Amino acid sequence: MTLDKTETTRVRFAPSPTGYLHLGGARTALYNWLWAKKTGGVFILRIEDTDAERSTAESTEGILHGLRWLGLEWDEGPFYQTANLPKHIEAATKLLESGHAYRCYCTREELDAQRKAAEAQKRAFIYDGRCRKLTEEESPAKLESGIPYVVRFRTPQTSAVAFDDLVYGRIEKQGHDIEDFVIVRSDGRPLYILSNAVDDAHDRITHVIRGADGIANTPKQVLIYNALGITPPTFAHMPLTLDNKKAKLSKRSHGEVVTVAYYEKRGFIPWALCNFMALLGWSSADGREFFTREELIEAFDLTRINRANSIFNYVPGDTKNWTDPKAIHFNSTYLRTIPPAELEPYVREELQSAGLWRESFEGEEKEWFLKTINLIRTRYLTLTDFSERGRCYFSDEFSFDQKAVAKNLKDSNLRTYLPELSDRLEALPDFTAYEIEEVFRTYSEEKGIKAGIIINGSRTAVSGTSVGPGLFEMLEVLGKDRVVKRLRDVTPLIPEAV
RNA sequence: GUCCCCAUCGUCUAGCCUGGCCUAGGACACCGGCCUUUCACGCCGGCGACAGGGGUUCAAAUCCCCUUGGGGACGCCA
Repeated sequence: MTLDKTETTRVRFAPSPTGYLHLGGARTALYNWLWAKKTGGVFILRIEDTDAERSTAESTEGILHGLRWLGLEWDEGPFYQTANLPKHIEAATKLLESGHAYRCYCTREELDAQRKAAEAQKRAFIYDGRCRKLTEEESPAKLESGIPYVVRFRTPQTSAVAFDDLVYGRIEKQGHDIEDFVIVRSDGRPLYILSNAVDDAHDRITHVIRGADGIANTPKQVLIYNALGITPPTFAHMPLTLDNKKAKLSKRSHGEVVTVAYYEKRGFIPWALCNFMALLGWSSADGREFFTREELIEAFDLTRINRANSIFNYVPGDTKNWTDPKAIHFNSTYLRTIPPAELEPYVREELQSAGLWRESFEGEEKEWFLKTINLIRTRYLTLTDFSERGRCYFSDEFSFDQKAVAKNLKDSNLRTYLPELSDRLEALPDFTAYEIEEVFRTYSEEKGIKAGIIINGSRTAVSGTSVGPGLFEMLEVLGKDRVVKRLRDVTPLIPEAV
């Protein structure tokens, strides 16, 4: 099989369904997707489920869900690697027949002992290839006797293998540094190293874009391609993302903060996460950081991928920066800058799950709804803020922050001011920010008090907090009825004069 | 231990290939200030890095070597 230069680009994301979709995997998927889109190619999803012991259907579901949530739709698949088993076996047989592979009868026990011995001597363990030396009589005899065997690749010892990586450049490895690796287990099931290469060839993959931990496998796979008479794909390894202690990211040691599902749960806009991940190991030529999908596809380039590993700056226990602060920055920026119409579906979903959604927000109150989310979003970080910090806009059942009450409602005169303001506001023909401000300014002048007293008091009375949008716009959005009621109902929280 | 890879502010990075425009630029975070009824936003300013040592050169963040540090791989896992 030769690679026609005019053939369209074909890339794949090939996760093993043995856990959740994590940030590292998602970023790999994103880079593949970007490259496919950029080149007008095809993005394939392949589930590498050959590890029967650890693969689960739940995991597959989670991966598919995560990719869809991120908006990284695949063009072909999902293909399941186990479905290609016959092809993998066929390839192994071919390698055996052509002499590129041989049967090895060494037992696990023997190999474990050798490995231990090597370790004890602080020596690298490389299988010594003793079975490749089996004589022509010995081998068939062993085969006859039914002794279990694995199939090993016969690595050329005297030559080197090299490949030109799109990000790391030329990587060369000496044959004698590569052991005769196993390609088929003793139970006849082929191993990843073989299956993966065979599938990539079968799917006509042109570019293998994967984590740098795959570099060590690449020379072995190149050997397999060559032995099978297949032109290897082009490789592009991307640097790994480590934690702030420079350890590999894993669900086990970092918990759900490294899973894509967690960002969905915590109120991320999917594209904000994609945009953040894209910048972990890649930068645009012009230094820009915010991109729409189309812009990122346009700007993306495999050759601008960085070679150094990057660190996911997550500090356990930090409640404000519960994930990398830059990721939060991306999310909050998107939250307050995308067109309200684009934001609306996300907010709707958030309010629905919080039980705050009303159908009228999409009907007669639509205009009000968009105006409201547009007003409050500038200080929100995630979508969950709409249902938590924004609760007072969508429900009359909101709680009072004790600090805010103590600070803004401590003046006992407010027991008089607030109801009086309420009366004046109720009499307003047009409940607009401008008219409302007039009421407040006039009132403070009449009483000879600082406007801040009634402004801050009112803020806490209607929202329960000491922070939020400009008061007058806020009251306008809240509407006359609610404002009038809340200003009166808050009286019990204000201390009586002594 | 062996092999492979990497090394610029706390973090993400630009610059490195094709040495001089780099008293090293941007972003996040942090700290000041302005704006202001609060909190944000916004704007202005500050803090802050070429791992170390040798070369090569008129000139090195950029090229070469060594050291150190870090990561990855070393499975009948993927």
